[in-house]
Amino acid sequence: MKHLKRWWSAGGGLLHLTLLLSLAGLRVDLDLYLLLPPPTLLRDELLLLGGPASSAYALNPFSASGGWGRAGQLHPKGRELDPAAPSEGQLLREVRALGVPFIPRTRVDAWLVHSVAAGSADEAHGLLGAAAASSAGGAGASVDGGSQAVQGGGGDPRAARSGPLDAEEEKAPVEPTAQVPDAGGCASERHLNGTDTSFSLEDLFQLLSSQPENSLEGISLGDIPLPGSISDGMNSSAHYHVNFSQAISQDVNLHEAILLCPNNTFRRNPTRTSQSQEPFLQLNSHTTNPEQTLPGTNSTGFLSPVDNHMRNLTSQDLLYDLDVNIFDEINLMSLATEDDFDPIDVSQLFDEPDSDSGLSLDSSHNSTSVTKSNSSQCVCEGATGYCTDHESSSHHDLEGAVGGDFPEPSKLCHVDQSDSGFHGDLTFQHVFHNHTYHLQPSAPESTSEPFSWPGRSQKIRSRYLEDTDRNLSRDEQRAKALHIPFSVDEIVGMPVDSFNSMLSRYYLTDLQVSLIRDIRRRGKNKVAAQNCRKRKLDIILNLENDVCNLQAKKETLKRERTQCNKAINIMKQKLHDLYHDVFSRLRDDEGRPVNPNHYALQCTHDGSVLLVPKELGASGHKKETQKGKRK
DNA sequence: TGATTGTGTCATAGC
DNA sequence: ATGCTATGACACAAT
Repeated sequence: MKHLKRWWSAGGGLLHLTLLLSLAGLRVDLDLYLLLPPPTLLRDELLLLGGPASSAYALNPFSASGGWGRAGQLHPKGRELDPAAPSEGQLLREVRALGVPFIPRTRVDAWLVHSVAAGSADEAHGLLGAAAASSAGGAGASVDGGSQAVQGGGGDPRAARSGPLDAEEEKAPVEPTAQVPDAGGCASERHLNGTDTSFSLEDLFQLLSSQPENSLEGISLGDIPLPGSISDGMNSSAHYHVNFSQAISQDVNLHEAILLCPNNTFRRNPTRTSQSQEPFLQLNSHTTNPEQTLPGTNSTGFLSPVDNHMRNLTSQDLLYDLDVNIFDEINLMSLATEDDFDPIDVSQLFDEPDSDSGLSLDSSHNSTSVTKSNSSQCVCEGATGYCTDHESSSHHDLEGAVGGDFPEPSKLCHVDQSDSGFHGDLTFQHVFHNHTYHLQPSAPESTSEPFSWPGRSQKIRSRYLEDTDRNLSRDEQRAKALHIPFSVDEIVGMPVDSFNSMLSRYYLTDLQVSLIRDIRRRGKNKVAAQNCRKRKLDIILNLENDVCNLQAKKETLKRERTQCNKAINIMKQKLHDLYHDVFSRLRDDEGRPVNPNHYALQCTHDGSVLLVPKELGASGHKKETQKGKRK
């Protein structure tokens, strides 16, 4: 593993992409491992590795000898390669030893190429062309577009960046091919004539046939109509007319993109934040006329492919841009299926260098959001999980964190010891999706804008920024001002143990710690107050409900009392009637009616009824003698 | 313009 | 001792 370790120590990285593609009703999982060359290597010298579950295959039409160069080699552009760089064969062997069954040499485009091959021949052809065209700058998914692509203009941004040799390519008439023109130089002419393209694609399908373990799950090679001559197919213009967004199923999802980088060599120049959008834009725009673009900026606000800065990009820069473009293409194509979706506006929105939580599709951490924030400190790509260096990784790790300078950035990276055999100095970039804090209040947004917001997008931008500022709470603003590297939600929501460990793990000033604790206290108290009010409201509502119930019960009781009183009155009336009826029938010894005013009826314990004179009755004496006088 | 309402915050008590 | 929760009180903005 010494070569791989050296590779890592030299600044190389490993990009792991897990892609879920749906093609012609078949779902394909792609695990791609992309060796990121050290900065000393050039951008077209990439290696795409197919993982154990991978379906990525070799496609490196640009260099028959392949690889990223040899030690001590002089690049065609005259740039001396890193003499310490291991050879391709050495790396391949060592990566194989890690359990990767097949290690093809390819460009990043290969994954697209292969994903098409898993579908059908037509789709494959179309997508090969489209993929190549889009990867080449996406200016055209047609032959013309392909020509434009290789000729510069809206073509391959990498080619546009690659220097004088590419300028010659722009002038030279070339045959449209499915392959991306090699920005590296001499290899460009080789693949542009199509022969190398043929070789590479055939090689791809040979690999498909010869590597059953690399077959797509559930897809036999027999299901894949392999053209007799891919190169012929690729030279056919018909294959370039396939709409890329149609060829690829719309539910192409990016599950995961993890960038493993050993050091800070992937630091992204904040002044070039918009460059990463270039291929995406070109995918959506066929405008290739350089005159339509401002210096460094095209009509839609993106840098022109002929931007001189791009010519100076390192391989890391290019790789970063390329991967961002892949993700953006995938996600934005998916978004494009929705109504009223304007990919240009969205891309511009994503390109907002000071993008903030206002853009977050779901700041509650929707893992599928495509929020993209190009802060000057960090390139956090939301679901794409992009990170270019340790510094940015710190912000990655600290989802929604306020960009700031931290003296111990290495502390801010989570280390995943289980991810690879290179864990010694690899950092695993956890991806979060809340981008609450990216803006630095001291940095005016206008000063960090590399492009303008033309027309309708200007309105979107204004509305977006307005919402963003308005949505910042006071604590969020305070945290932003102090560059607190955590979001308020994180500070408030995490358990106390995690909170304390977090405070101990990161270098924070007393002021920051104090503010963080205040934020946590206020946040928790805020929630408590909300709960308290809700509870109080519930109590009030319950009391009101009780009052209603009691009032109803009271009414019921009143009704019952009224009914009882009525019954009592009836009973009284009946008793009165009976009383008078009894007296009307009573006779004294002389046969005269008994005067009820002088006598009263009295019941005894044994049930007998006595006629008692009222004066005697009042004294309690019973007039037993009257007993016999009853009738 | 004042009353009402909702919300955030602080202080404090209790667990 | 510390942290969390509950709650009264106050301030402030919106309605």
